[in-house]
Amino acid sequence: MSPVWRPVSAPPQLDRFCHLSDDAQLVMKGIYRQYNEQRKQQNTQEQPGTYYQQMYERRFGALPGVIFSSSQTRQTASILPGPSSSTLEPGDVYINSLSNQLERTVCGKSNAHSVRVNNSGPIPESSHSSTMLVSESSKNSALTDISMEQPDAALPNTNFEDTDTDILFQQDKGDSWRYEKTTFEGSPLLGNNEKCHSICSTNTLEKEAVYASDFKIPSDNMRGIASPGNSPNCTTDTRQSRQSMVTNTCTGPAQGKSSISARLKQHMIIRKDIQMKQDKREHHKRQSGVPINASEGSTTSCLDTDRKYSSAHFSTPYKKQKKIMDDQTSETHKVLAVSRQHTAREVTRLSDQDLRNVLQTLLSAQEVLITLVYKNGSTQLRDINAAQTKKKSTGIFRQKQWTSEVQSVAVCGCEGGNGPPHGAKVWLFPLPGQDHNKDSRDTHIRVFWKDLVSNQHRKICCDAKIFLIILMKEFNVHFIIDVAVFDPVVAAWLMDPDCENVTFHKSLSLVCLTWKEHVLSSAVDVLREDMCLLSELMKCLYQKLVARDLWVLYCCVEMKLLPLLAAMELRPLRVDSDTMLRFSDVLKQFVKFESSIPSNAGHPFLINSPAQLRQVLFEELKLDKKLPGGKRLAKTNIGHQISTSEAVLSQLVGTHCLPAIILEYRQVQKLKSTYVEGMMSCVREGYISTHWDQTSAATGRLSSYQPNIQAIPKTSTVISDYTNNYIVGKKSGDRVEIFPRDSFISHDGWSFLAADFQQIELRLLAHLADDPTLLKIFTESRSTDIFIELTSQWLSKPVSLVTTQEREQTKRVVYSVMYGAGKERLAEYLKMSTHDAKAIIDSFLVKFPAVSQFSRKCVEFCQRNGFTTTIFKRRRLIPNIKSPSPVLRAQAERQAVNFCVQGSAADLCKAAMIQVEHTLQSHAHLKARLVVQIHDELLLEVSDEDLNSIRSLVQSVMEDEVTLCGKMVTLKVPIKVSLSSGKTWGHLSPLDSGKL
DNA sequence: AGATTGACGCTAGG
DNA sequence: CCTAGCGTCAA
Repeated sequence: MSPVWRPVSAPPQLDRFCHLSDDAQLVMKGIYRQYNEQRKQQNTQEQPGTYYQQMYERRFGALPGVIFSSSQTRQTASILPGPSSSTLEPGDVYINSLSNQLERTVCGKSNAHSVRVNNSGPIPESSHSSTMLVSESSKNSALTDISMEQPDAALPNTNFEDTDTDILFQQDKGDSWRYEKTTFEGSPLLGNNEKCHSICSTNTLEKEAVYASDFKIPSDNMRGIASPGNSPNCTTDTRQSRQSMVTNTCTGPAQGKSSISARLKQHMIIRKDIQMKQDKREHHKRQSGVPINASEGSTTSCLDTDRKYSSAHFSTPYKKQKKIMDDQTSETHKVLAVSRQHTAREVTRLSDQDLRNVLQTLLSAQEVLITLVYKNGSTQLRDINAAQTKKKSTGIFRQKQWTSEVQSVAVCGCEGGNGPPHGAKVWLFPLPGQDHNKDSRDTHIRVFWKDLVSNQHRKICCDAKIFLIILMKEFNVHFIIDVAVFDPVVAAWLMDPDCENVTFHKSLSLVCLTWKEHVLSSAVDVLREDMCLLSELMKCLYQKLVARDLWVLYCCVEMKLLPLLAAMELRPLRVDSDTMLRFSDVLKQFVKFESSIPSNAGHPFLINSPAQLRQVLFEELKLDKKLPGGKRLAKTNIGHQISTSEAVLSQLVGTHCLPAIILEYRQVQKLKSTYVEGMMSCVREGYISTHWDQTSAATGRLSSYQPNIQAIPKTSTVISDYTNNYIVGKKSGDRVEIFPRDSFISHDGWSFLAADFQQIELRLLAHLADDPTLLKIFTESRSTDIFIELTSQWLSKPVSLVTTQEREQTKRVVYSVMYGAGKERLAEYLKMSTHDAKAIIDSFLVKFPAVSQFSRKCVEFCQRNGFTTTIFKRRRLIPNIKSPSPVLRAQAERQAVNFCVQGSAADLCKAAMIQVEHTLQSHAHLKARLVVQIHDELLLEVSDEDLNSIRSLVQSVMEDEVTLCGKMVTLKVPIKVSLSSGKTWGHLSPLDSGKL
């Protein structure tokens, strides 16, 4: 009956958890504040954690395995800090309520790990973050009985409201509680500051808390109790004490509840009173015709601040309230005003006739300026939070674009496009709500959007991808790939691809436009002013692009790609949750393995920490000294210490058992954290859709994130070394195969079709370098394997005598040379001495002299012009090419050469994407869609009956140089595409291109 | 006093 | 060479 403590699979991403943590947090905040009130009043010495747990479990019928503890401080009202160390053990999961990392497995993390490692004593002070311990012991455990056998005598049996969060708790049937969120001024997690009004049931809350992902946890989860002694801290004692703690909390009556209850009741009466008054006032406002915010129904927007601050009952503490007021008076206030003013110009408020006229005018406008207006009052052009969210890599930044709630689309049409649209009106198109399409006007608007994106007048929009997604998702508009949209952000990026995080603001400075710090009174004027700037900006960028010969690339590649990317984001991939669960289940047992590692080192240390590992390997075990031949090991780039990377560790394998273990550990750890748990956190209702970023890679490549679908292992990982027996329930010698790509499955009746450019970069190198030998191989070779051919040429051997090893070596050398890697890096890569590596490089360059000639030319060109170009004239500025520092200059030279090849390949792949999609759309009867691009590979999902025709179609398009490049360039090498298809992404069988 | 952040290291993909 | 993502650690 004892509950089993095992990790909940932990989706690390913040937004994936919002529904859970937000709710849980709200509730816990209320409970926390109650406790503080009580403590003040009664000076109680009760353990806060215990109290929290009682309250929580009374409310929610017990969330089994939740341990609460106290947070000593702060009005931030964290749920609680770490419990005493004895209650933590590896495999536990704690939810950190306020930090980004919402949930982390205790095992392997410094905080809790050190608990285990230290064997006793409290968690270091630094780790006392707000945490809520959750175990995986599922709902069926004995703990659920608690709520049954313990009817709540002390708590108010009626509804009550938390004074600070304004949550109204209502008792539902039985043990379930509903709570009503009436006002809420924002969660640091959500980053919103929206008042909301929704009713949640605690039943779902519990469910969500335990099943933290979309996956059901299988019922046979009772395995995995660590045997005593296996892990020092995981003794029966601690488990018992933990359980008793949980049980105890529900037997002892908490103190002072009646007073709270009375207070709450009283408060509720007051609140009702105020609510009534407020309603009256609202009603009055409405009748007297004063425009109020457009949003209606249960959702009240944060924009109507009057109500919030005028109401006497406002329950935020005074200090806090004042702070908010201060914030409001600054910039925020102004922008908020924008939105309110705009309500007058919302198209939905126009009469039918007026609406028709407006839409007609916009459709005939030569230039249409578009920007999104967010619910918090900011726009794409003037983001009030822009200063705060600069970082690209944090989830917050990216989510902001994605999840920040777009309230409406602002559109401004202007004639001719020469000069700012003086006196032009800005129209707001609010996003249709749930009930769209019912109104004939909504249909009107939809038709308008459809017409707008279909016509050839130019539409200018920052971050147009988001706009297009909104259009497809919210307005239900489907469009073809040819949208005459122009994105100044992409244009600015094209001018300088190294410039990261291009924004409207930055683009302005790029073309020396000034951003006026407005003191305009009317907020509409501000928006219109921004629109003028947008128009002006695009015009300037146009001139600059033309001057730099980038305009064709911009129009024909980047802007065509944009709608396609938007469409791809709305084509989620189906995932097989069973497969994923199986992987997850296997990897969860991996904890065991980890705990065995420290014993090999003689003392505990953090395996994930390269610093600690370095200390163990090189300072304590002195493995670098034991290496035969006294080889020097690679150093880290910045710290100039001995690296613990795979290359080094694999050299050390013979000297000690640890390196091998670490290597395997790293592999499995990566698999676990990134590809299984990370992936699971991206699953929404059985589907995964990634986000595509057009402007993040300086080479012109695409990148994908959340998840990074371009970096999913292409081969399966077999965990076969069971000598440590670290996977429970498997016998030694069992093989477990883990292959994340296998969990991507096609829809029923559909298959995946992968089209792979063969050695595209090498072919382009041949083209660029104009090397006769290389060209000859590519044009004349019938052989399927280019590298064998290449090796035979290089080593002057007949094809039949080339060994696989030699082929691999050639491949590596070729790519190393292409990437400009020096002899050191190649040596590391091939695991040989630098001397040998140098010899190899030299012999390669002798055989293919044009290659080195090409890189020399490339560098010279760059030195003359300060930039490099690709076949499509894409350019990258490389200022360091003239740097006095030889290190920097060498790096710049490598970058220059590499950009030529990699960027050209990226161009070609982008062109291929566009052409493939184009072809598919022109054959409307074929059921196929492009879903993923992995640099040189396109993955399509294709209906089974159309597979054969699409296969040949795709191949002919991708191999047709004229289609891809048009008049941009004439390639000297043929392009080869290999195709494969299958039902899962993991198992694609090659299709012979010869026959159909 | 604890969350946040930037720097660093490692490893998937190409 | 250039991505994303997971991790540690000190400020």
